[in-house]
Amino acid sequence: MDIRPSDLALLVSLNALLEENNVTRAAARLHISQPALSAQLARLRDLFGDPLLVPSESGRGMVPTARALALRDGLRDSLRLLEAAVRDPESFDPARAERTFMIAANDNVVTMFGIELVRRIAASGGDGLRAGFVEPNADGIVARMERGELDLLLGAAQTIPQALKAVPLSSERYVMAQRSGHPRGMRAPSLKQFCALKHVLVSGRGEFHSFLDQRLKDLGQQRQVAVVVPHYSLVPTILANTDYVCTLPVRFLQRFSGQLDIFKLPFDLPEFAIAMAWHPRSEHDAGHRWLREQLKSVQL
DNA sequence: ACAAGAGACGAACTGAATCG
DNA sequence: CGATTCAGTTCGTCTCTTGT
Repeated sequence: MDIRPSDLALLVSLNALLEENNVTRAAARLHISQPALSAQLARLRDLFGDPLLVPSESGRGMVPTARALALRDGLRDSLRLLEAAVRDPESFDPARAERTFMIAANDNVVTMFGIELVRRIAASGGDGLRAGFVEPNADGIVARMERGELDLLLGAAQTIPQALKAVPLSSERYVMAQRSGHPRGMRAPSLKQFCALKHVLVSGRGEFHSFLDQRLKDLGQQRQVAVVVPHYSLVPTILANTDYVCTLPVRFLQRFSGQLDIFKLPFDLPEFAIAMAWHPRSEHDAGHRWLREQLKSVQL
């Protein structure tokens, strides 16, 4: 048999009939007249090819047929699921929700915000919430969000596509880092010294040029990028094993204060914001709002 | 190409009456 | 007493047309 959308109302009526075993009481419960429910019962009988409810021998109410009894529990459970699916879209309970949040972010940002998010998901008390982190490749990111494949982008504010909504999460200041015991000594570098050093650059695209190099070019200077790596987490190991230096957010480098020394840059570099961005389609989604609230409230 | 509005038609509702 | 039938009314859906 085929269930048309309009038959869903009939199934709600059948559920009430099977719970009441009485057309009059079921009609009152459904806020329709008894004749209207009687007509619905006739349509249900036609739909299922079964009387479903027959008058009881006592003359009091109706009794379900075997077919109706077989339908009863599954129908009730299915309608409860439907009700839960459409109930109060404003609320999101992380302890009960079944949802996977997909977030695009580099490993530094995952460390800054993602770890705390994972901690909160683990503490939510439920088993249905999951988080997935993927590379923040900006290509096609809006389309992936439109398709529902990606929930959130975390990254430098200036790299966020115009089509997305965004709010800043933190402000980052850049410093230079070198290994402890670096032969260069412990004095902050001059601009000339800075440019003479060999640099490690983090670039997910494998580019040997960043906004910092553009800034140096504006100053009539140039540095030597010797190594490009795709992840921040590789940088401390490379610095520890070479005399290379790296210019990264101070918040990241301070985590390695035991093995790295950090210095003020010999030129002005504007602070930049890490922002979270999402597609407008997710703006009013309760689960998405919960996700954004968690990230916004992370204390750095 | 898609969305919105108008008119026609049929399904489903109601109250009243009837049946078992 | 409770289910069903009947006649009139209301509501929803479908199709076509128009506008963006």
